[in-house]
Amino acid sequence: MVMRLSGKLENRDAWVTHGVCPIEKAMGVVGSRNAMLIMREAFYGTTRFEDFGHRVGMSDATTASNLKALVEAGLLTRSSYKEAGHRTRLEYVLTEAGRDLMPVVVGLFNWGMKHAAAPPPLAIDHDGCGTHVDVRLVCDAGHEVATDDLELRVAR
Amino acid sequence: MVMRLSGKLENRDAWVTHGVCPIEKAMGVVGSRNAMLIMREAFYGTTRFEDFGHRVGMSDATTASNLKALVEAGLLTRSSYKEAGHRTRLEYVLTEAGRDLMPVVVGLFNWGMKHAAAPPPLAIDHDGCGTHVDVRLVCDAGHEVATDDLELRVAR
DNA sequence: AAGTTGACTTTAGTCAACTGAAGTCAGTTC
DNA sequence: GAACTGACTTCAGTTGACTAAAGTCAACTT
Repeated sequence: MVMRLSGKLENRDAWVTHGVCPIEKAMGVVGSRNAMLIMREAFYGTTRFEDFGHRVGMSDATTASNLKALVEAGLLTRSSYKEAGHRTRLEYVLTEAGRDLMPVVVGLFNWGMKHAAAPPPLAIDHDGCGTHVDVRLVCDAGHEVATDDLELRVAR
Repeated sequence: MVMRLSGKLENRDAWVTHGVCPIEKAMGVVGSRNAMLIMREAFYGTTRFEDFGHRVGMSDATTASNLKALVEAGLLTRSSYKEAGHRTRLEYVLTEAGRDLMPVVVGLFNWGMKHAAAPPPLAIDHDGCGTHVDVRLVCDAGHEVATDDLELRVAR
């Protein structure tokens, strides 16, 4: 059986579910500035401990603990690699779960660009055609969905 | 690999811009668990101080300071309204800037659903046709963009 | 006139995340 | 063999977000 809640909370109090909300789970993983910026760096292609640290602007200790948490949460993998003439190093690379967060990162990026007082001269484009990329809400039937036409469904 | 950097962005270290990144700006506003959950509630249609507090599960003091911060950041408006037989009350309603965050909230929701060990029986649907809503990366030319085809560009 | 309600503020304290600085340790270059 | 490098760990201290509990205050009900 399925209960429909229209956009305007008909029964919101019937399912106050502290701790089970998927948004809470996601924020537990990438809900701090540094964790999200590490994901940003991983999307940009950064792979090494040292680079994550200085590009995000955080201390060694914080870099270590954040990377560890993201590996444990399954967003990054940690593996060693070897370049000729160098000792073995570690690299941190996005997993599929990590790549699945890409729309969120792009969404935050575009939101920040749109609403910043002085946005930096950056943009995210489609590599194929060079036009600007945005995040859109699309349903399985292919409709573009407006904010007002979203509906939260509770299955029972 | 995941994202191509064009032009001078090929050297990522040439533009380490602590504090200017739009993602940092966005995380400064909704980068805590409670701030994001307040936005969730606002999307669900919650408008009153008391309801935000108990539905998110936070103390009065935290409710007050988070709502205040979100109003100051321009994501919510605070206004009074009057129902017959009741005193005037305050309501907190999403602004356009707040609604612009919707794709991020839906993205976090769906990410949490996909990657939770035991996802709750919830889903976000299109109110018009009842099918599941997801966030997609779409360029201005209308192409659906894969994670690997994103490019960060610096405007000159 | 007394009581209730909604939206707070204040106080006092906890806790997790962060910082800088220093130390560790194995492998690589000189 | 000595110095260097990358990826850490450890330590001591700070900051910011959060909590519970109590107090405030104006508007409304009884």
